[in-house]
Amino acid sequence: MRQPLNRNLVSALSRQTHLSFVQTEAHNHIQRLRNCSDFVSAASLHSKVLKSGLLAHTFTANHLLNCYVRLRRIDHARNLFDEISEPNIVSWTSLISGYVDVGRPGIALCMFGKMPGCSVMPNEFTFATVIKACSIFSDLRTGKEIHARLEVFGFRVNLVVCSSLVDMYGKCNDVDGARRVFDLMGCRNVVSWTSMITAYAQNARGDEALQLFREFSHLMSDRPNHFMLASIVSACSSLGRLVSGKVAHGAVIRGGHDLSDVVASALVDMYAKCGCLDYSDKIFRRIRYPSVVPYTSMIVGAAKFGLGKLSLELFSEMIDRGIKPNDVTFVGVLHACSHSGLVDEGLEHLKSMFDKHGILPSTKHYTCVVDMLGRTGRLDEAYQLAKSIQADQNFGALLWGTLLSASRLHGRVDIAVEASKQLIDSNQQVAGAYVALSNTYILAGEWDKAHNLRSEMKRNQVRKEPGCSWIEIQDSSYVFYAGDVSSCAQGTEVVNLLRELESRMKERGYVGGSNGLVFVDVEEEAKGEILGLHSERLALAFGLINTPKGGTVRIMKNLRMCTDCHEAFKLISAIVERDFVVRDVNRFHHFKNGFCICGDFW
DNA sequence: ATAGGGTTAG
Repeated sequence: MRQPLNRNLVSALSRQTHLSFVQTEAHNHIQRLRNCSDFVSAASLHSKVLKSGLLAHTFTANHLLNCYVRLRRIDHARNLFDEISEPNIVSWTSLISGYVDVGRPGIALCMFGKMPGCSVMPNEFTFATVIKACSIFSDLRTGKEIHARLEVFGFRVNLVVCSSLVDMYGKCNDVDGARRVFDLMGCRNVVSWTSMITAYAQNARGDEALQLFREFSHLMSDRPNHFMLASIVSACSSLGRLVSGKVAHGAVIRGGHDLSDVVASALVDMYAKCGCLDYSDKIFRRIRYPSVVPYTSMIVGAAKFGLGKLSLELFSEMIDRGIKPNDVTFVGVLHACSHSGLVDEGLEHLKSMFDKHGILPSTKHYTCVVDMLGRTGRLDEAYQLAKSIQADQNFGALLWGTLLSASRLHGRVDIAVEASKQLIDSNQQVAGAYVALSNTYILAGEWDKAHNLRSEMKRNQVRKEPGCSWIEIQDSSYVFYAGDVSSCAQGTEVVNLLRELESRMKERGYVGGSNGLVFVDVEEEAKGEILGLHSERLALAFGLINTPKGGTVRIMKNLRMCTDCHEAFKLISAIVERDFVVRDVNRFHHFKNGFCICGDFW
């Protein structure tokens, strides 16, 4: 009677022992898989797991799967996934996320589509992953579909899912859609705030990005991290806001994020766009292993300062250090050649793009070259080049617009007419094309044609939006419309100041031209010199000027809209009379690590 | 238990 019981007990005990042995073995494998950081060990663990029969154990198999995903061996991950007899939601999500990580969001979405057929239900992890795939793809339609589905599943309140939704709408240029999700979130963290701030910053709504950052700083006790600060600095760049940029730089230093390469890259760009190339250089030189991004920022920054030679030096330095340039880098290099009149070097670089670096020049590169040829008067070559390019819709208008302004500059009515036709056909900047062509006719003394064109514009109800410029004073922007001095409260005073400034600058050697800008470094370490620069190359830069009271002032120009120095003077005058009577900027400044940064405004 | 979100240059 006792035998069977004993036998049962023994067999139960041995089952227990076996089970715990298996568990221990599985546990050991999992520990090793967790720490595994190279492919050879992963493969060896794979065979051990296979031999021990633990691959049938989905949990263990998932660990192995994630190991391959971490090592970016997506094909190995895929093969393993196909061998798992009962893949669960974690197996699916891991593989989908692996495809997203290696930049194949299409396959990720495709797999997601196959899930219902395999009776696996997506969860919040899966949704967060596939939404990221949509944002990489900029696929708003699919993104919205998935958004609708997850609402049905009840993941609308999940923090991570919502953050990735905010990001997805932002990356798809639907900023208001992003804001709607953000506003409905029940709880938010640094990531969700960063997603929303970035959505603004990347969609030319920098003011709102800064506003939201202020709200974050007031409402949340969390400190901004390097993700958020990189976005904020970038918002300041696109706004040309030096003071806000310095405030952000202060926050970067205080938070100990000045060693982050990404933040440093953003700062390099910000200082360059705000007219302080010295600071860009200082920050750039502190980056131990600069990637292609900060190099490109410096190259573009120097190019916009008219320092073409410096751009080209940076470019060859980068090549010498074995850093691979990309298409953006070449936009900067060609831009540098164009703005410094280095035509032969420019053509050489265009050729080397594909020959040496395997990058196929695109419309934007050819546009730089057309600009380069056009500026130096080689208009026939520029025209031939423009005609030979199969320009895509978006960049075609820029190409012909570039040729148009060059023909106008050199009085080539014939080419101006052709370029305008192309521009009008492209259905973009139509009003600008009409105005530019009419101005070309006027320049060439063909008044009748100019008049006819203006009548045609009226008949077709083509209206040119008035051009505007803006300046930043402290943390406020002031907008001025072209040719309208009265839009500024003290119009007459401004005009008087303008005249005074103009004559003072002439005394210092300024040569008036159609594209001049005042350009002065006003930082404490380089005080006082007003440089009268008259080259076209400054048309793409920002101006700085010392004021009678010794303060720091800077101007920013809307470069496409107004290109004459008159407009620049108008802005400077406005700053002089508005800012320095009222405020003392220097009060907020302090020095840290050799930088003059600002105190907290938010 | 294993899987998920945000950053820089044109």
